[in-house]
Amino acid sequence: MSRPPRKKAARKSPAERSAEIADAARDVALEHGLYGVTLRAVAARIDVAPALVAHYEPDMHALVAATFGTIVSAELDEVDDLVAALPSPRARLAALLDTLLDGSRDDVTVVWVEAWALGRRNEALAARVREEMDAWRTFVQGIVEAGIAAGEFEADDAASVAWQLLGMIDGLNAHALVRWEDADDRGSRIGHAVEGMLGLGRGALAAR
Amino acid sequence: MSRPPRKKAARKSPAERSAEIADAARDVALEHGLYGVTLRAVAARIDVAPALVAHYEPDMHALVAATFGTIVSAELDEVDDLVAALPSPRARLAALLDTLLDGSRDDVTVVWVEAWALGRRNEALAARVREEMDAWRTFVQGIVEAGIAAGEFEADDAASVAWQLLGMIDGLNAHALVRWEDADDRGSRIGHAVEGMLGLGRGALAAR
DNA sequence: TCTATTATTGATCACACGATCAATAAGTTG
DNA sequence: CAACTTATTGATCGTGTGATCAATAATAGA
Repeated sequence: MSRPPRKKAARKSPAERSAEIADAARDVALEHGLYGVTLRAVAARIDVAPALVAHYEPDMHALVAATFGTIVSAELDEVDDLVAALPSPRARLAALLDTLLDGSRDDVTVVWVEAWALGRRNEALAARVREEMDAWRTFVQGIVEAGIAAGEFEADDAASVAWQLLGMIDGLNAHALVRWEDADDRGSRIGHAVEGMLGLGRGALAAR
Repeated sequence: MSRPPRKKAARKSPAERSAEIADAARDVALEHGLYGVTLRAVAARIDVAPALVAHYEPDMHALVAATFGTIVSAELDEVDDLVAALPSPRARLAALLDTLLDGSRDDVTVVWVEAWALGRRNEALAARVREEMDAWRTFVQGIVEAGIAAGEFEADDAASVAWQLLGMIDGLNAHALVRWEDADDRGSRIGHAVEGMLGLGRGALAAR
């Protein structure tokens, strides 16, 4: 299983190589989690000497933090695109829950869970985690506030509701990482909970 | 900061030493997380040669898994005791949410989060995590079923509701690990969500 | 074409991890 | 008191980690 011996990597511009390393780190993280993002693993993926990665990324903690940020902000952009076009806040919220709980992003969930754990030993990562969590909160809060303004939702603290929603989503996804058996019914019950949070009638959200 | 050189540990019975090691592993896990439960860290805590820990625990993966089980099942017992005496299912559920979301068990939350992450590389741990999650689900499900039977709650799948509740709780607690700033309002909004899940009127649960 | 810059490498360090094993010494049993 | 059992140890191995540095070779610029 040993790799064919590497000859010598083609010389590339710093910008290009740097981007290549960032991409490799992202791929490794999505495949093996943030714990898999090591000097040697990243180097191996682009067939380059470990020292080269160290040359471009003198601090692995920083690379891990940046990789987390890349993955998670891409996820947010993607979900934003998916949801922005929908007509009503209620439809946007329903679609948000749908896509985040359908199991299609379990690789990103691993990154989240490992970031919460790793953040305790990697301050740069912890800061980035807070930053990205806040971006998500802002995004969800926007939907909630639009719903309140449109008279669809009833709540007095949109930020708190946003945190609550994200907590529920992340918790359910984290659980699903371990108990795959019935991980698919993640989204089955959350509807009623959300209805309760937003003063909706029973089933009002499930109309998707 | 180096420890005074250890002379020689008193000879103890296998049962006693074994228990001492298990206790040390538990303490280390609660202080530094499951990732801190290493051969050397456990040995250092009871001032013993690392090889002795290895003698009693030939497989560190197993010790980590067992330590997780010890901590988490103790938590469940504790919460059970705290809640069992209460008169109504609604009161029991309210107290359950209260105690699990008041931040007094953040050290256990770290253990949970790290277990979800570590479980992907430690099969014994993953099995134990599933086991303990199921014990918690059974416990919460019991409260929910009692509430349904008593006519206090309205839900058609108590198991699903239990998973949902646990997911919410774990997610909110995991978030609080990182954003300490306003981690104290964890429990502020969950009430309405739970009311929605259980068909309660607005504020019906908050009467605690 | 010659020279200066620098992307890339192999070698190596220090550290932490789990694991193994022969040697030692404390306790137990006859 | 002697012989045996075994709890405990120090030493050591193999692996994986991040990091450093002098040497090399490819490119860019004069």
